[in-house]
Order: sequence, then structure tokens, then C-alpha cells
Amino acid sequence: MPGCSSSPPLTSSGPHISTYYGRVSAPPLRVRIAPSPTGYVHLGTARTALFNLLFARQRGGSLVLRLDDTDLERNRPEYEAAVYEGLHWLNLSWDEGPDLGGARGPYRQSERLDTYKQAAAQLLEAKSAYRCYCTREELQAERKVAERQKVPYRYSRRCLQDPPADYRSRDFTVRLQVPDIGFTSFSDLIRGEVQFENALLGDPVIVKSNGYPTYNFASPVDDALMEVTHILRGDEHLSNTPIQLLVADALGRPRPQAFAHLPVITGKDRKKLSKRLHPETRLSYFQQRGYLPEAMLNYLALLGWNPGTEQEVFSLAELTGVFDLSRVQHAAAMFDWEKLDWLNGHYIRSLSDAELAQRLRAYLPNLSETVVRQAAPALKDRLARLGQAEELLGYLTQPPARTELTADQERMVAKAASALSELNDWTPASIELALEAVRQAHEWSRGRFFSPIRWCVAGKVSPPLHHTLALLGKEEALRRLRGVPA
RNA sequence: GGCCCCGUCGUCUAGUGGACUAGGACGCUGCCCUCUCAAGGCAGAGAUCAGGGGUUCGAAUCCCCUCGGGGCUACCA
Repeated sequence: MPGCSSSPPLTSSGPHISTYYGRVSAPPLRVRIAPSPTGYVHLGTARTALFNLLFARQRGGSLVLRLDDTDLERNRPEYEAAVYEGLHWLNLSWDEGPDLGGARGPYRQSERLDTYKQAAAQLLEAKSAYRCYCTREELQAERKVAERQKVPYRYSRRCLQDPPADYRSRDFTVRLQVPDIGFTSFSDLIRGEVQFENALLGDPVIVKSNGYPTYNFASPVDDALMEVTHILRGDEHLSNTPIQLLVADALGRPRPQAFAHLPVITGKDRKKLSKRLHPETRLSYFQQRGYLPEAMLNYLALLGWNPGTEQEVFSLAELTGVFDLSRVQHAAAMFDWEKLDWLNGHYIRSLSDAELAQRLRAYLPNLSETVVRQAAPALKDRLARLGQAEELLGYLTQPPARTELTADQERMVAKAASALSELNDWTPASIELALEAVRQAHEWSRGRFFSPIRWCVAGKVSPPLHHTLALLGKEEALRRLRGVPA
């Protein structure tokens, strides 16, 4: 087919090959996200979820939400709600999960313990895994020795060759016996061929002494059983991949069709986002500060991916149309508050007044719905985050500090007050008309006339003066103009 | 230390051997608009393409080395 060569594939060859064979017997594309219920949604998890969703939607596949809750120390059932809440806030959805059910459940790893137990038993039976009775102290000692000898640490396999005599009375873990020759390699949709030397891997623990599986065991077991075909996850998992592949192999399960390791998101210090070091790690932090979910989603898409065009603003639907894994960046991306602020401001400005007022209400709990609705138009161009509204409107409840006025300025304020006191219709438009009349009658410039009024009524900075006054209400506005203490 | 990944303006990035005097966006600076602050408009500064060697008529783009950053190296995920 020489004619076909005129359009070279723009994406890497992996998916094309599978699509081609897919015509014969199309295995449905299935991807998954696997957050741990730790009480908050990690920003990286949110982006991984986005990319997975886009990938699945583009190819008519499905997205599975699985809860990786095998860490008894950190995971709590009640934290599950935070996962749903965060993801839903971003308007992200999935097709199967603990909340939705599905044919490949259960979707909480804590409910799949029997499955892992069986899988471990199978590996033990096949001699591709063995029990390890070493205590943490013994292992620690081994590690120390390796360190002292400046040789890379791997478990000694003591329990494989020579288990302790008192093993019956000891707790044990289960370790995968990794082949000590050969390489484990796989092709990554973003990074290409990646190879690891088995001999350097060491025998990883796959079942903890409390009977729970480790991540590197539960994950490949579930991915196989849940028939996950493509794994898109953070780059920090790249080094875990060979172990998971080896687990699938040992179990006699097919490996996933493809992996794609997404570049990590870093903080200003170039380090992976962590709860302790970076407030931006928690998705909910953005919600609290007044970032719009659609702006968040847009920004997240741009962190590590770009459309190849000059477009910066994308809706979720648009992203679904143009997203392309082959355009995902290889290098880590540093989180940038300033660009997010710009994007968020852009989205705020694109809201209708009514919509903005609606979204503002949660951030202005002390103001009436009416006031919030009146304030929306004046606030629109002044907000990078909804959370800033409270400060901008602070003058409503907190009168400004008294400023010293010149005699001239006092006269202007008095004129304004008396003109305003005649007004029956207390709206920005009529206030503006009244002030303009005074100003023109005396031939004062706006700057000269408005500044002292603003100082008396709101302070140094405030929305356009007629809005500032309108929001205050006639009575309070006049009180402040006349300098009467409340 | 070992293994793996990565390296274009401060940041996110375009770029896949010649159209690159390296483009865009955020931020920054200046001007315009203007009642403050914003928003908006216009203009501008900002990158020896990490460094050094090759390959080639020609390299940000291909190869090698070095340096730098990150990830993993847990009975966390």
C-alpha cells in the first residue's frame, strides 16, 4: 500500500498497531485511576484523572476508579468522600468505581483481600514467591552492611535459602522471587522503550506481615483482573513498573497493552508536590481560595501538555477533541500560581453577572444575596479568585480609617453629600448622574473630586465610585460622607 | 551510592536537519485608556537552545561525554 505512506503517523506507533489488530477482535480500551483515600485529592491525581478521562473518551473506552486503600496507617473509609468530592468538583467522571459499581468489582482494594491472598498462594505454590521471616531490625541491619560496603542493597534471600529455625512463631511477609538474570523492558507511550536489569531489582515484599498486599502487588493483580489495557500514571511510578510486570508474568496474566508515565508536577523548589511542603498539593485548597473548576481543569491540562497551537483556553469538551498523548511533555512541570491566576481571572470575566453572583455567594457568607448580586458587575474585572471578593468588599462592614482632608476637599465631600441626599433612586446610574452634575457645575476633574469621596467612604482602593456608593446603601454612605461616627 | 527519567526565555511551552534574525502564553517594563484598583489596547526587555566534543554543506533538532535536576531505591501509594 504505497499510497498510505503519504500520511506518516504523528503519534507513536504503539496505539496504531493495537488499533489495527483491534479490528479483528477489539479488546475494549480500559484505563484506571487509583487514588488512595488519604483525606484529600492530590493535584497530580487530579491531572492524572483528567488525562485518563480524555484518553478514554477519545477512544470510546472506559475509566475505572479504584481505591488503593491498603495502607492501614493512612487510609480511612471516611476519606473516600473527599476523593469523590474533589473529582466531581472538577467535573471529572468515571464509568466504574466503588460508588457506581461495575462488572469488575469490588473497587476497593480493602475488599479484595481474598483475591490477593489467592494470588499470593498461587505464586507461593509455583515457587515464584517465598515467605520471609526477617524482622524489620534484621532487614535494617542488612541494609546498614550494604551501605557500609558501598554496594547497592538487595534482600539477601536468607529466608529463601535458610529460613530461621523458629519460623513457625514468627510473622512473615511474602516476597516475589525476581529472576537474577535478564532484563524487564516495556514500551512507554511517552518515553519510548525503557529497560531495567532484573538483577538490580531485589525481591520486593508483595504481602505485608499484616496480610495486606503492597502497592506493587495489588496494583498489577487488579489491573489484570479489571482488564485494564492502558496505564497512564505519574512518572514516579516508572521505576515500579518492572516489578508490576514481573508480578503479572508470574501470575500468568497478560501485561497491560501500554504504559504512559506523565511528567510530575513540581513546586517552586522543583520537587514533587508534597502535602507538607506545598499547599498546592491539595485540590481542595484551590476550591477554598476561589478558583473555578473549569479554570483548574484548563490549567491542569496545560501542565505537561500543549495543543501545538496558540490556543490557551479550553473547555473539557474541547480538550476531549484535541488532547493527544504524543504531545505530552517529558520533563517535569513546575506549578505556576501566576498563570493559574490569569486563567482563573479570564474565566471569571467570562461569567455572566448572575452566574458570578451565584458562585460568589459561598465566598461572601456575611452579605445578603441582593448585595452580592449588585456587587458582581463591579467585581468582575477585579478578581483573580473568588476569595478576593471579601477583601474588596471589606469596606461595607469595616469603615475606612479617617483621612485628613484639606478645606477644599471637605467642601467637595459636603457638596457630594448634599446632592446625594436628594436622591430617591439609589443606583449606580443615578448616583453617577448626580455626582457628574456637581462635578461639572464646579468644573472639578474626576480625580480631584472622586478621590476624597472614596477616602471617606471606602479607603484607598475600591470599585468605581458610583458602585462603591450604591453597594453601601444611601444611609451609610451619607453617614460616612458627613463624618458622623456610626 | 545504585538504577531510571529529564534538561529551549523567570515559568508553561512551540520546534522532529535548512523558511529560527528561536514563535506563543503567564509574569515583568513602558505607553495609551482612566475617579483608585483592575480589566483592555499597543510596544518592549527577556533563551550563547545545560556545557563540551563529534556527524553533516548545514544541528535546538542525530551521536558521544560531562554537568545539573528529579523519581525510585519502605512490610507508602
